[in-house]
Amino acid sequence: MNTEQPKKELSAIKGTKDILPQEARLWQIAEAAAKEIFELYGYRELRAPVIEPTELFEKGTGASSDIVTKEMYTFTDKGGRSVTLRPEYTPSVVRAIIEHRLDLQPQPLRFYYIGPMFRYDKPQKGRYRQFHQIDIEVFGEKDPAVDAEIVEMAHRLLRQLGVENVTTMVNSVGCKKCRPAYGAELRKAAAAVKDRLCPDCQRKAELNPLRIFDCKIETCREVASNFPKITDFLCAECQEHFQEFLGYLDFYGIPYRVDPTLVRGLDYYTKTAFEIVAEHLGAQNAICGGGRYDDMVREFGGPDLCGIGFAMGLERLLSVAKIEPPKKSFVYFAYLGEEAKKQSIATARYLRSEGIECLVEFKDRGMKAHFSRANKIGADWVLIIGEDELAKGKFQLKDMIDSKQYEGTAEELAKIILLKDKKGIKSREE
RNA sequence: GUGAGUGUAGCUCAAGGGUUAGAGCACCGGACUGUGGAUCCGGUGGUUGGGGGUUCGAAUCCCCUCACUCACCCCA
Repeated sequence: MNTEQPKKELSAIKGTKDILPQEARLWQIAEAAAKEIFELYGYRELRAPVIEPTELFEKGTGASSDIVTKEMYTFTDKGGRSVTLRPEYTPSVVRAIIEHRLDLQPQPLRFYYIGPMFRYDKPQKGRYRQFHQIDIEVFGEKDPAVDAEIVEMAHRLLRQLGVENVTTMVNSVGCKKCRPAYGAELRKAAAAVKDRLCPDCQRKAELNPLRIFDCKIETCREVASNFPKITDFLCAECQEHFQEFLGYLDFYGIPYRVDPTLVRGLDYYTKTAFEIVAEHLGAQNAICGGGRYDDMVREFGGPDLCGIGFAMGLERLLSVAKIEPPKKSFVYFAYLGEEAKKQSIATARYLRSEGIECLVEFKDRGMKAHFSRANKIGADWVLIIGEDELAKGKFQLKDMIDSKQYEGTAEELAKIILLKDKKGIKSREE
Protein backbone atom coordinates (compact mmCIF):
# COMPACT_ATOMS: atom_id res chain seq x y z
CA MET A 1 0.00 0.00 0.00
CA ASN A 2 1.85 3.08 -1.15
CA THR A 3 -0.93 5.63 -1.21
CA GLU A 4 -0.06 8.69 0.78
CA GLN A 5 -1.59 8.84 4.21
CA PRO A 6 -3.39 11.99 5.23
CA LYS A 7 -1.49 13.92 7.86
CA LYS A 8 -4.23 13.81 10.39
CA GLU A 9 -4.86 10.31 11.63
CA LEU A 10 -8.45 9.29 11.78
CA SER A 11 -9.53 6.98 14.51
CA ALA A 12 -12.73 5.61 15.95
CA ILE A 13 -14.27 8.13 18.30
CA LYS A 14 -13.98 7.82 22.05
CA GLY A 15 -15.85 4.92 23.54
CA THR A 16 -16.39 3.18 20.21
CA LYS A 17 -14.32 0.52 18.55
CA ASP A 18 -13.91 -1.66 15.51
CA ILE A 19 -14.67 -5.31 15.91
CA LEU A 20 -12.10 -7.04 13.74
CA PRO A 21 -12.81 -10.37 12.01
CA GLN A 22 -11.28 -12.61 14.63
CA GLU A 23 -13.38 -11.04 17.36
CA ALA A 24 -16.44 -10.63 15.14
CA ARG A 25 -16.51 -14.41 14.85
CA LEU A 26 -17.15 -14.61 18.61
CA TRP A 27 -19.90 -12.03 18.33
CA GLN A 28 -21.57 -14.06 15.61
CA ILE A 29 -21.52 -17.15 17.78
CA ALA A 30 -22.90 -15.35 20.85
CA GLU A 31 -25.62 -13.67 18.81
CA ALA A 32 -26.59 -16.91 17.11
CA ALA A 33 -26.79 -18.68 20.48
CA ALA A 34 -29.01 -15.95 21.89
CA LYS A 35 -31.38 -16.02 18.93
CA GLU A 36 -31.61 -19.78 18.98
CA ILE A 37 -32.35 -19.96 22.68
CA PHE A 38 -34.86 -17.10 22.71
CA GLU A 39 -36.75 -18.64 19.83
CA LEU A 40 -36.97 -21.85 21.85
CA TYR A 41 -38.99 -19.89 24.42
CA GLY A 42 -41.27 -18.37 21.81
CA TYR A 43 -39.58 -15.01 21.43
CA ARG A 44 -39.50 -13.26 18.07
CA GLU A 45 -37.20 -10.53 16.86
CA LEU A 46 -38.51 -6.99 16.79
CA ARG A 47 -36.16 -4.49 15.18
CA ALA A 48 -36.75 -0.89 16.12
CA PRO A 49 -34.82 2.11 14.79
CA VAL A 50 -31.55 3.14 16.38
CA ILE A 51 -32.72 6.74 16.42
CA GLU A 52 -35.88 7.93 18.13
CA PRO A 53 -37.59 11.16 19.13
CA THR A 54 -35.93 12.51 22.26
CA GLU A 55 -39.25 12.64 24.14
CA LEU A 56 -39.50 8.87 23.95
CA PHE A 57 -36.65 8.48 26.42
CA GLU A 58 -37.54 11.50 28.51
CA LYS A 59 -40.90 9.89 29.09
CA GLY A 60 -39.90 6.23 29.11
CA THR A 61 -36.49 6.12 30.72
CA GLY A 62 -37.36 8.93 33.10
CA ALA A 63 -36.60 12.63 32.93
CA SER A 64 -34.71 12.54 36.22
CA SER A 65 -32.58 9.49 35.42
CA ASP A 66 -28.84 9.86 34.85
CA ILE A 67 -29.22 8.40 31.42
CA VAL A 68 -31.55 11.14 30.28
CA THR A 69 -30.02 14.04 32.15
CA LYS A 70 -26.42 13.53 31.13
CA GLU A 71 -25.78 10.52 28.97
CA MET A 72 -27.83 10.83 25.80
CA TYR A 73 -26.57 11.41 22.29
CA THR A 74 -29.13 14.03 21.40
CA PHE A 75 -29.06 16.42 18.46
CA THR A 76 -31.33 18.41 16.22
CA ASP A 77 -31.93 17.03 12.74
CA LYS A 78 -32.33 19.11 9.60
CA GLY A 79 -36.06 19.34 10.15
CA GLY A 80 -35.55 20.93 13.56
CA ARG A 81 -36.64 17.84 15.51
CA SER A 82 -34.77 16.72 18.59
CA VAL A 83 -33.64 13.14 18.04
CA THR A 84 -31.63 10.74 20.18
CA LEU A 85 -29.54 7.65 19.57
CA ARG A 86 -31.24 5.16 21.86
CA PRO A 87 -29.55 4.65 25.23
CA GLU A 88 -31.71 1.60 25.94
CA TYR A 89 -34.22 -0.47 24.11
CA THR A 90 -37.38 -0.85 26.18
CA PRO A 91 -39.03 2.50 25.34
CA SER A 92 -38.70 1.74 21.63
CA VAL A 93 -40.54 -1.55 22.00
CA VAL A 94 -43.27 0.10 24.02
CA ARG A 95 -43.60 2.73 21.32
CA ALA A 96 -43.82 0.04 18.63
CA ILE A 97 -46.50 -1.84 20.56
CA ILE A 98 -48.68 1.21 20.85
CA GLU A 99 -47.98 2.43 17.32
CA HIS A 100 -48.87 -0.92 15.71
CA ARG A 101 -51.53 -1.93 18.25
CA LEU A 102 -49.59 -5.10 18.96
CA ASP A 103 -51.57 -5.39 22.20
CA LEU A 104 -54.47 -6.61 20.08
CA GLN A 105 -52.50 -9.73 19.18
CA PRO A 106 -52.67 -12.83 21.37
CA GLN A 107 -50.82 -12.20 24.61
CA PRO A 108 -48.33 -12.52 26.07
CA LEU A 109 -46.04 -10.88 23.53
CA ARG A 110 -42.42 -11.97 23.56
CA PHE A 111 -39.74 -10.01 21.74
CA TYR A 112 -35.98 -10.01 21.50
CA TYR A 113 -33.45 -7.78 19.86
CA ILE A 114 -29.68 -7.50 19.54
CA GLY A 115 -28.09 -4.22 18.65
CA PRO A 116 -26.10 -1.13 19.55
CA MET A 117 -27.03 1.38 22.28
CA PHE A 118 -25.41 4.73 22.92
CA ARG A 119 -24.59 6.51 26.14
CA TYR A 120 -22.32 9.49 26.53
CA ASP A 121 -20.44 8.11 29.52
CA LYS A 122 -16.79 8.20 30.36
CA PRO A 123 -15.43 4.91 29.03
CA GLN A 124 -13.80 2.38 31.30
CA LYS A 125 -13.54 -1.38 31.54
CA GLY A 126 -16.85 -2.88 30.46
CA ARG A 127 -18.34 0.47 29.60
CA TYR A 128 -18.41 2.06 26.19
CA ARG A 129 -20.26 4.85 24.45
CA GLN A 130 -21.46 2.54 21.76
CA PHE A 131 -22.17 -0.78 23.37
CA HIS A 132 -24.36 -3.70 22.45
CA GLN A 133 -27.21 -5.33 24.22
CA ILE A 134 -29.16 -8.50 23.89
CA ASP A 135 -32.62 -7.49 24.93
CA ILE A 136 -35.79 -9.42 25.66
CA GLU A 137 -39.24 -8.24 26.72
CA VAL A 138 -42.51 -9.94 27.64
CA PHE A 139 -45.77 -8.01 27.66
CA GLY A 140 -49.08 -9.07 29.12
CA GLU A 141 -47.98 -11.75 31.54
CA LYS A 142 -48.56 -10.99 35.22
CA ASP A 143 -47.66 -14.40 36.57
CA PRO A 144 -44.38 -14.39 38.52
CA ALA A 145 -43.59 -17.67 36.76
CA VAL A 146 -42.53 -15.59 33.79
CA ASP A 147 -40.21 -13.54 35.98
CA ALA A 148 -38.41 -16.74 36.86
CA GLU A 149 -38.57 -18.02 33.31
CA ILE A 150 -36.60 -15.11 31.91
CA VAL A 151 -33.98 -15.53 34.62
CA GLU A 152 -33.74 -19.20 33.71
CA MET A 153 -33.49 -18.27 30.03
CA ALA A 154 -30.63 -15.90 30.78
CA HIS A 155 -28.87 -18.65 32.69
CA ARG A 156 -29.29 -21.06 29.82
CA LEU A 157 -27.64 -18.60 27.47
CA LEU A 158 -24.78 -17.97 29.87
CA ARG A 159 -24.20 -21.68 30.32
CA GLN A 160 -24.27 -22.23 26.56
CA LEU A 161 -21.55 -19.61 26.18
CA GLY A 162 -19.38 -21.08 28.90
CA VAL A 163 -19.89 -18.30 31.43
CA GLU A 164 -19.17 -19.59 34.91
CA ASN A 165 -19.16 -18.19 38.42
CA VAL A 166 -22.11 -15.88 38.13
CA THR A 167 -24.23 -14.61 40.99
CA THR A 168 -27.89 -13.83 40.58
CA MET A 169 -29.17 -11.00 42.74
CA VAL A 170 -32.89 -10.51 43.13
CA ASN A 171 -35.13 -8.02 44.83
CA SER A 172 -38.56 -6.48 44.70
CA VAL A 173 -38.77 -2.73 44.42
CA GLY A 174 -42.49 -2.66 45.14
CA CYS A 175 -45.14 -0.80 43.22
CA LYS A 176 -46.78 2.60 43.17
CA LYS A 177 -48.78 1.66 46.24
CA CYS A 178 -46.00 0.52 48.55
CA ARG A 179 -42.81 2.12 47.32
CA PRO A 180 -43.59 5.74 48.28
CA ALA A 181 -44.12 4.77 51.92
CA TYR A 182 -40.78 3.00 51.97
CA GLY A 183 -39.04 5.95 50.30
CA ALA A 184 -40.38 8.27 52.96
CA GLU A 185 -39.24 5.98 55.78
CA LEU A 186 -35.82 5.60 54.27
CA ARG A 187 -35.43 9.33 53.85
CA LYS A 188 -36.47 9.85 57.44
CA ALA A 189 -33.95 7.29 58.66
CA ALA A 190 -31.18 8.80 56.53
CA ALA A 191 -31.94 12.34 57.67
CA ALA A 192 -31.82 11.26 61.32
CA VAL A 193 -28.20 10.08 61.03
CA LYS A 194 -27.08 12.51 58.38
CA ASP A 195 -24.09 13.81 60.34
CA ARG A 196 -22.59 10.32 60.46
CA LEU A 197 -22.64 9.94 56.66
CA CYS A 198 -19.91 10.90 54.22
CA PRO A 199 -20.49 14.07 52.18
CA ASP A 200 -21.42 12.02 49.16
CA CYS A 201 -24.04 10.10 51.09
CA GLN A 202 -25.39 13.26 52.72
CA ARG A 203 -26.20 14.43 49.23
CA LYS A 204 -27.78 11.06 48.39
CA ALA A 205 -29.87 11.15 51.56
CA GLU A 206 -32.33 13.45 49.87
CA LEU A 207 -31.86 12.65 46.20
CA ASN A 208 -31.74 8.90 46.26
CA PRO A 209 -31.33 7.38 49.71
CA LEU A 210 -31.27 3.86 48.28
CA ARG A 211 -27.83 4.60 46.91
CA ILE A 212 -26.41 4.98 50.38
CA PHE A 213 -26.47 1.20 50.60
CA ASP A 214 -23.81 1.06 47.85
CA CYS A 215 -21.32 3.32 49.63
CA LYS A 216 -17.92 1.76 50.23
CA ILE A 217 -17.11 3.71 53.38
CA GLU A 218 -17.31 1.60 56.51
CA THR A 219 -19.25 4.01 58.71
CA CYS A 220 -21.83 4.60 56.00
CA ARG A 221 -22.29 0.86 55.61
CA GLU A 222 -22.72 0.45 59.31
CA VAL A 223 -25.26 3.23 59.51
CA ALA A 224 -27.10 1.98 56.45
CA SER A 225 -27.37 -1.55 57.84
CA ASN A 226 -29.96 -0.23 60.30
CA PHE A 227 -32.04 1.43 57.61
CA PRO A 228 -35.44 -0.05 56.84
CA LYS A 229 -35.53 -2.67 54.10
CA ILE A 230 -37.87 -2.51 51.14
CA THR A 231 -38.78 -6.13 51.67
CA ASP A 232 -40.46 -5.17 54.96
CA PHE A 233 -42.62 -2.57 53.24
CA LEU A 234 -44.03 -4.47 50.31
CA CYS A 235 -47.79 -4.48 50.00
CA ALA A 236 -49.58 -7.83 50.09
CA GLU A 237 -49.70 -8.10 46.32
CA CYS A 238 -46.00 -7.33 45.83
CA GLN A 239 -45.02 -9.57 48.72
CA GLU A 240 -46.94 -12.47 47.24
CA HIS A 241 -45.51 -11.85 43.79
CA PHE A 242 -42.00 -11.79 45.16
CA GLN A 243 -42.42 -15.00 47.15
CA GLU A 244 -43.87 -16.81 44.18
CA PHE A 245 -41.03 -15.56 42.01
CA LEU A 246 -38.50 -16.94 44.47
CA GLY A 247 -40.48 -20.17 44.63
CA TYR A 248 -40.18 -20.64 40.88
CA LEU A 249 -36.47 -19.90 41.01
CA ASP A 250 -36.15 -22.66 43.61
CA PHE A 251 -38.19 -24.91 41.36
CA TYR A 252 -35.71 -24.28 38.53
CA GLY A 253 -32.87 -24.89 40.94
CA ILE A 254 -31.34 -21.51 40.23
CA PRO A 255 -29.29 -20.18 43.13
CA TYR A 256 -29.88 -16.53 43.96
CA ARG A 257 -29.22 -13.93 46.59
CA VAL A 258 -31.94 -11.65 47.83
CA ASP A 259 -30.44 -8.20 48.01
CA PRO A 260 -32.88 -5.66 49.46
CA THR A 261 -30.53 -2.89 48.38
CA LEU A 262 -30.58 -3.86 44.73
CA VAL A 263 -32.06 -1.03 42.74
CA ARG A 264 -31.92 -0.73 39.04
CA GLY A 265 -30.95 2.56 37.56
CA LEU A 266 -34.11 3.17 35.66
CA ASP A 267 -37.12 4.77 37.23
CA TYR A 268 -39.76 2.59 35.73
CA TYR A 269 -39.21 -0.73 37.46
CA THR A 270 -41.89 -2.29 39.65
CA LYS A 271 -41.89 -5.47 41.71
CA THR A 272 -39.17 -7.82 40.40
CA ALA A 273 -35.66 -6.51 39.85
CA PHE A 274 -32.65 -8.73 39.20
CA GLU A 275 -29.08 -8.61 38.13
CA ILE A 276 -26.54 -11.25 37.15
CA VAL A 277 -22.98 -10.37 38.03
CA ALA A 278 -19.79 -12.10 36.92
CA GLU A 279 -16.31 -12.32 38.38
CA HIS A 280 -13.22 -10.74 36.85
CA LEU A 281 -15.11 -7.99 35.13
CA GLY A 282 -13.77 -5.04 37.07
CA ALA A 283 -16.07 -2.48 38.58
CA GLN A 284 -18.73 -2.90 35.91
CA ASN A 285 -19.55 -6.48 36.71
CA ALA A 286 -23.23 -6.78 35.84
CA ILE A 287 -23.64 -8.74 32.63
CA CYS A 288 -27.40 -8.83 32.80
CA GLY A 289 -29.98 -6.60 34.42
CA GLY A 290 -33.70 -6.55 34.26
CA GLY A 291 -37.02 -6.35 35.94
CA ARG A 292 -40.69 -5.72 35.70
CA TYR A 293 -42.29 -2.47 34.54
CA ASP A 294 -46.03 -2.88 34.90
CA ASP A 295 -46.98 0.77 34.48
CA MET A 296 -44.87 1.85 31.56
CA VAL A 297 -47.19 1.05 28.66
CA ARG A 298 -50.12 2.74 30.35
CA GLU A 299 -48.08 5.79 31.21
CA PHE A 300 -47.30 6.11 27.54
CA GLY A 301 -51.01 6.37 26.87
CA GLY A 302 -51.27 2.75 25.79
CA PRO A 303 -53.40 -0.04 27.17
CA ASP A 304 -52.91 -1.44 30.66
CA LEU A 305 -50.25 -3.93 29.70
CA CYS A 306 -47.65 -5.17 32.14
CA GLY A 307 -44.10 -5.81 31.01
CA ILE A 308 -40.89 -7.47 32.08
CA GLY A 309 -37.51 -7.91 30.43
CA PHE A 310 -33.78 -7.87 30.69
CA ALA A 311 -30.77 -6.53 28.89
CA MET A 312 -27.47 -8.33 28.58
CA GLY A 313 -24.33 -6.40 27.73
CA LEU A 314 -22.58 -8.12 24.85
CA GLU A 315 -19.14 -6.66 25.50
CA ARG A 316 -19.30 -7.75 29.13
CA LEU A 317 -20.76 -11.11 28.19
CA LEU A 318 -18.00 -11.79 25.69
CA SER A 319 -15.28 -10.82 28.10
CA VAL A 320 -16.26 -13.69 30.39
CA ALA A 321 -17.57 -16.15 27.80
CA LYS A 322 -15.52 -19.15 26.75
CA ILE A 323 -16.20 -19.60 23.07
CA GLU A 324 -14.21 -21.82 20.77
CA PRO A 325 -14.98 -20.93 17.20
CA PRO A 326 -15.40 -24.07 15.09
CA LYS A 327 -12.60 -24.53 12.63
CA LYS A 328 -13.73 -24.50 9.02
CA SER A 329 -11.32 -25.80 6.44
CA PHE A 330 -10.46 -24.00 3.22
CA VAL A 331 -8.61 -24.70 0.01
CA TYR A 332 -5.72 -22.66 -1.33
CA PHE A 333 -5.01 -22.85 -5.06
CA ALA A 334 -1.42 -23.34 -6.14
CA TYR A 335 -1.32 -22.85 -9.88
CA LEU A 336 1.47 -22.42 -12.39
CA GLY A 337 0.80 -20.37 -15.49
CA GLU A 338 -2.05 -18.46 -17.06
CA GLU A 339 -3.97 -21.51 -18.24
CA ALA A 340 -3.82 -23.08 -14.78
CA LYS A 341 -4.95 -19.83 -13.20
CA LYS A 342 -8.14 -19.93 -15.28
CA GLN A 343 -8.64 -23.58 -14.41
CA SER A 344 -8.24 -22.65 -10.73
CA ILE A 345 -10.87 -19.97 -10.97
CA ALA A 346 -13.29 -22.38 -12.60
CA THR A 347 -12.54 -25.15 -10.12
CA ALA A 348 -12.96 -22.84 -7.15
CA ARG A 349 -16.31 -21.79 -8.53
CA TYR A 350 -17.39 -25.40 -8.59
CA LEU A 351 -16.06 -26.22 -5.11
CA ARG A 352 -17.81 -23.21 -3.60
CA SER A 353 -21.09 -24.43 -4.99
CA GLU A 354 -20.41 -27.57 -2.96
CA GLY A 355 -19.99 -25.43 0.14
CA ILE A 356 -16.20 -25.51 0.25
CA GLU A 357 -14.33 -22.30 1.03
CA CYS A 358 -11.74 -21.49 -1.63
CA LEU A 359 -9.02 -18.92 -1.91
CA VAL A 360 -7.49 -18.13 -5.28
CA GLU A 361 -4.82 -15.47 -5.05
CA PHE A 362 -4.03 -13.61 -8.21
CA LYS A 363 -0.31 -13.41 -7.83
CA ASP A 364 2.29 -15.27 -9.83
CA ARG A 365 4.17 -17.55 -7.52
CA GLY A 366 6.47 -20.50 -7.78
CA MET A 367 5.29 -23.75 -6.22
CA LYS A 368 7.40 -23.23 -3.13
CA ALA A 369 6.10 -19.73 -2.64
CA HIS A 370 2.56 -21.03 -3.07
CA PHE A 371 3.05 -23.57 -0.33
CA SER A 372 4.77 -21.13 1.91
CA ARG A 373 1.87 -18.78 1.47
CA ALA A 374 -0.72 -21.50 2.00
CA ASN A 375 0.98 -22.49 5.19
CA LYS A 376 1.18 -18.94 6.44
CA ILE A 377 -2.50 -18.22 6.04
CA GLY A 378 -3.47 -21.55 7.58
CA ALA A 379 -4.89 -23.35 4.56
CA ASP A 380 -6.04 -26.87 5.31
CA TRP A 381 -5.82 -27.96 1.69
CA VAL A 382 -3.73 -26.99 -1.31
CA LEU A 383 -5.09 -27.74 -4.75
CA ILE A 384 -2.26 -28.00 -7.26
CA ILE A 385 -2.83 -27.17 -10.90
CA GLY A 386 0.14 -27.10 -13.27
CA GLU A 387 0.88 -28.37 -16.76
CA ASP A 388 0.67 -32.03 -15.83
CA GLU A 389 -2.70 -31.62 -14.17
CA LEU A 390 -4.11 -29.64 -17.08
CA ALA A 391 -3.03 -32.36 -19.47
CA LYS A 392 -4.53 -35.13 -17.35
CA GLY A 393 -7.67 -33.33 -16.28
CA LYS A 394 -6.90 -34.50 -12.74
CA PHE A 395 -5.57 -32.34 -9.93
CA GLN A 396 -3.36 -32.90 -6.94
CA LEU A 397 -4.88 -32.18 -3.54
CA LYS A 398 -2.56 -31.92 -0.58
CA ASP A 399 -3.81 -32.24 2.96
CA MET A 400 -1.72 -29.69 4.84
CA ILE A 401 -2.51 -31.18 8.23
CA ASP A 402 -1.24 -34.72 7.74
CA SER A 403 0.69 -34.16 4.48
CA LYS A 404 -1.20 -36.78 2.49
CA GLN A 405 -1.68 -36.08 -1.20
CA TYR A 406 -4.52 -37.22 -3.45
CA GLU A 407 -5.11 -37.16 -7.21
CA GLY A 408 -8.52 -36.84 -8.80
CA THR A 409 -11.12 -34.83 -10.66
CA ALA A 410 -12.69 -31.80 -8.99
CA GLU A 411 -15.70 -33.93 -8.06
CA GLU A 412 -13.59 -36.66 -6.51
CA LEU A 413 -11.49 -34.21 -4.53
CA ALA A 414 -14.58 -32.35 -3.31
CA LYS A 415 -15.79 -35.61 -1.78
CA ILE A 416 -12.50 -36.10 0.03
CA ILE A 417 -12.67 -32.60 1.50
CA LEU A 418 -16.30 -32.84 2.55
CA LEU A 419 -15.76 -36.24 4.12
CA LYS A 420 -12.87 -35.07 6.25
CA ASP A 421 -14.72 -31.92 7.31
CA LYS A 422 -17.65 -34.02 8.44
CA LYS A 423 -15.40 -36.28 10.47
CA GLY A 424 -13.76 -33.28 12.02
CA ILE A 425 -17.09 -31.92 13.20
CA LYS A 426 -18.11 -35.30 14.57
CA SER A 427 -14.97 -35.71 16.62
CA ARG A 428 -15.43 -32.25 18.10
CA GLU A 429 -18.92 -33.08 19.26
CA GLU A 430 -17.86 -36.17 21.18
C1' G B 1 -18.33 15.69 35.04
C1' U B 2 -14.08 14.31 39.01
C1' G B 3 -9.42 11.64 40.02
C1' A B 4 -5.11 8.56 39.03
C1' G B 5 -1.80 5.92 35.68
C1' U B 6 0.30 5.25 30.79
C1' G B 7 1.77 7.17 25.66
C1' U B 8 8.75 5.03 21.61
C1' A B 9 7.81 0.65 14.56
C1' G B 10 1.71 -3.24 13.08
C1' C B 11 2.59 -5.98 18.31
C1' U B 12 5.78 -6.64 22.99
C1' C B 13 9.44 -3.63 24.85
C1' A B 14 14.90 -1.16 25.17
C1' A B 15 17.48 3.46 25.24
C1' G B 16 16.78 7.73 32.05
C1' G B 17 20.16 14.83 28.88
C1' G B 18 25.05 13.38 24.55
C1' U B 19 26.59 10.55 17.16
C1' U B 20 21.94 9.05 12.42
C1' A B 21 16.25 6.19 18.49
C1' G B 22 17.34 0.06 18.75
C1' A B 23 15.84 -5.38 19.52
C1' G B 24 12.46 -9.53 19.23
C1' C B 25 8.01 -10.91 16.84
C1' A B 26 5.15 -9.74 12.44
C1' C B 27 5.37 -8.16 7.19
C1' C B 28 8.04 -8.24 2.17
C1' G B 29 12.12 -10.38 -0.58
C1' G B 30 16.41 -13.78 -1.39
C1' A B 31 19.18 -18.54 -0.55
C1' C B 32 14.92 -22.24 -3.01
C1' U B 33 11.65 -22.04 -11.03
C1' G B 34 6.48 -28.55 -8.98
C1' U B 35 5.56 -29.16 -2.61
C1' G B 36 4.66 -25.60 3.50
C1' G B 37 6.37 -25.23 8.70
C1' A B 38 13.05 -24.92 10.05
C1' U B 39 17.56 -22.11 9.31
C1' C B 40 20.53 -18.14 7.39
C1' C B 41 20.84 -13.33 4.80
C1' G B 42 18.66 -8.77 3.37
C1' G B 43 14.63 -5.07 3.16
C1' U B 44 10.18 -1.97 4.36
C1' G B 45 8.48 0.31 8.54
C1' G B 46 9.24 6.21 13.55
C1' U B 47 7.59 13.99 13.03
C1' U B 48 9.43 9.01 20.22
C1' G B 49 0.80 11.11 20.57
C1' G B 50 0.68 16.73 19.39
C1' G B 51 2.26 21.81 20.70
C1' G B 52 5.26 24.99 23.54
C1' G B 53 9.34 25.79 27.10
C1' U B 54 14.36 24.88 29.64
C1' U B 55 19.22 23.51 27.41
C1' C B 56 25.08 23.98 23.39
C1' G B 57 22.03 19.41 22.97
C1' A B 58 15.35 16.55 24.77
C1' A B 59 12.33 10.15 23.53
C1' U B 60 14.48 11.58 28.45
C1' C B 61 13.32 17.55 32.49
C1' C B 62 8.93 21.37 32.87
C1' C B 63 3.99 23.26 31.12
C1' C B 64 -0.33 22.71 28.08
C1' U B 65 -3.17 19.57 25.10
C1' C B 66 -4.95 15.00 22.99
C1' A B 67 -5.54 9.77 23.25
C1' C B 68 -5.76 5.24 25.84
C1' U B 69 -6.41 2.62 30.55
C1' C B 70 -8.42 2.16 35.38
C1' A B 71 -11.46 4.07 39.27
C1' C B 72 -15.58 7.49 41.18
C1' C B 73 -20.72 8.89 39.70
C1' C B 74 -23.93 5.68 37.12
C1' C B 75 -24.89 1.57 34.30
C1' A B 76 -25.04 -3.39 30.14
